[in-house]
Amino acid sequence: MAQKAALKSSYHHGDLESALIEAAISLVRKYGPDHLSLRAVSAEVGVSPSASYHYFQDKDSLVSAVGEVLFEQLAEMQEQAISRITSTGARGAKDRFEAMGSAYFKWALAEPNLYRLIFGGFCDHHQSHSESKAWKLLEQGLDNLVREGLITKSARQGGEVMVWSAVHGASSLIIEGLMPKNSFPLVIKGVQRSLGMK
Amino acid sequence: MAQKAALKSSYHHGDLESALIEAAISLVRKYGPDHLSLRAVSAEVGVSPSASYHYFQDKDSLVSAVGEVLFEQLAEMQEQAISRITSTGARGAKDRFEAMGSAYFKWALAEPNLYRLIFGGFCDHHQSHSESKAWKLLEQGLDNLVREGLITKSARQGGEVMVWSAVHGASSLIIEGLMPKNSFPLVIKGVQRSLGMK
DNA sequence: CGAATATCTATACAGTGTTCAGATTATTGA
DNA sequence: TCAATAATCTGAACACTGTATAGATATTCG
Repeated sequence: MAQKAALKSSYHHGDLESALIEAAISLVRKYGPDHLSLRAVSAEVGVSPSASYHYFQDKDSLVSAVGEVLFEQLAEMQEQAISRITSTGARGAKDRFEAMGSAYFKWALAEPNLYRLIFGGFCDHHQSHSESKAWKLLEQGLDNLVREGLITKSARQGGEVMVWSAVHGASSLIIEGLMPKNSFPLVIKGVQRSLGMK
Repeated sequence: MAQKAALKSSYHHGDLESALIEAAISLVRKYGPDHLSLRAVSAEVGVSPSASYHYFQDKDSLVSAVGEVLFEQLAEMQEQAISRITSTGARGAKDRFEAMGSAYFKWALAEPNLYRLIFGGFCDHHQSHSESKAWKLLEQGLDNLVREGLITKSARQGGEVMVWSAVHGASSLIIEGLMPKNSFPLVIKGVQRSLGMK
């Protein structure tokens, strides 16, 4: 039960903070992280431009909040993709690992402007990398590969760094038109080779 | 001899187009690709804000021109780094290949804002990827590895995609604070393993 | 109920991208 | 050589931006 979501009592909004974030996401999706206007966000929510300053210090601060939300959403998308895999054992570990990468890539291609907001220097990720959900998913994905004997412990060393770099790099370059779209499978193969994966 | 660079005859500038690009680069370096103002660029050059519209359709068009110049500069930086390697044979091929990646990474860390401009969706790369200097450097770097017997022809297949993805991804993630700076060597090792490099 | 507080509006200001009419300089051709 | 033409840049204007401040309105709590 939405405890205070849609009060809409005209003057007081109810949950303006997240309404602003949601509106910002929708505008960034359409027009890109540059070309985002605080006034347009306020108008979308139906509130005065200065209202946002009760929740965010400035525009950049709102954008950073949006970035945090989106970064989390991306990881959740990966988590869902992983949970849809039904295979077990070694096959399961491999399928889940691939699903995690594919979900990342698909999300990036489907939402290039949101992806740019997260990774284009628009927001401060004041959370340490190892605390992020994305990183933890990667860790346990690699751990599963080791547990199932698909990669060795020594090949696993620093695997997070290699895997994320390759997948993020390919996504980014493809989004910007610097690499053909169909090159993603090649990157996956390369990652597997770099892990010595069976 | 600068044939028409510094005429500076007060009213007519001489080479306003590249002066605007140069000023834009300097401002982006300081304040980032967002937070770039056409008026500030004009002021830096000492010209009226509307003057730029004789050379660029709009602000985004100037930014795209800047992106092209910077993308080329990055590749030239790599070329210089490669040309400074003096070793020969297999050792030379390997050293040059590493130098190419290191130069890319170092430039990215030294100029994060310029790097963001190139790869953050601010400019259209209307040049096909395979025509870019960066891509050609990569091609011949990989060809050299094959020629010197350091990697096989089959491992070389699609190597450009894997290498660029990994190096760009690591650079980008490190710039945005999502990965520790010292993880770049790990990525290099991973790339070498993915190529089956000796 | 009334006072204190949280939330939002109205207004204002400097700065932005962009347009367009006109001023200034360079170039051309008779 | 010198007008006519073209290229280049300015000035003023427009709607829009982020942001600060003062005040209006609603909520909460004694």
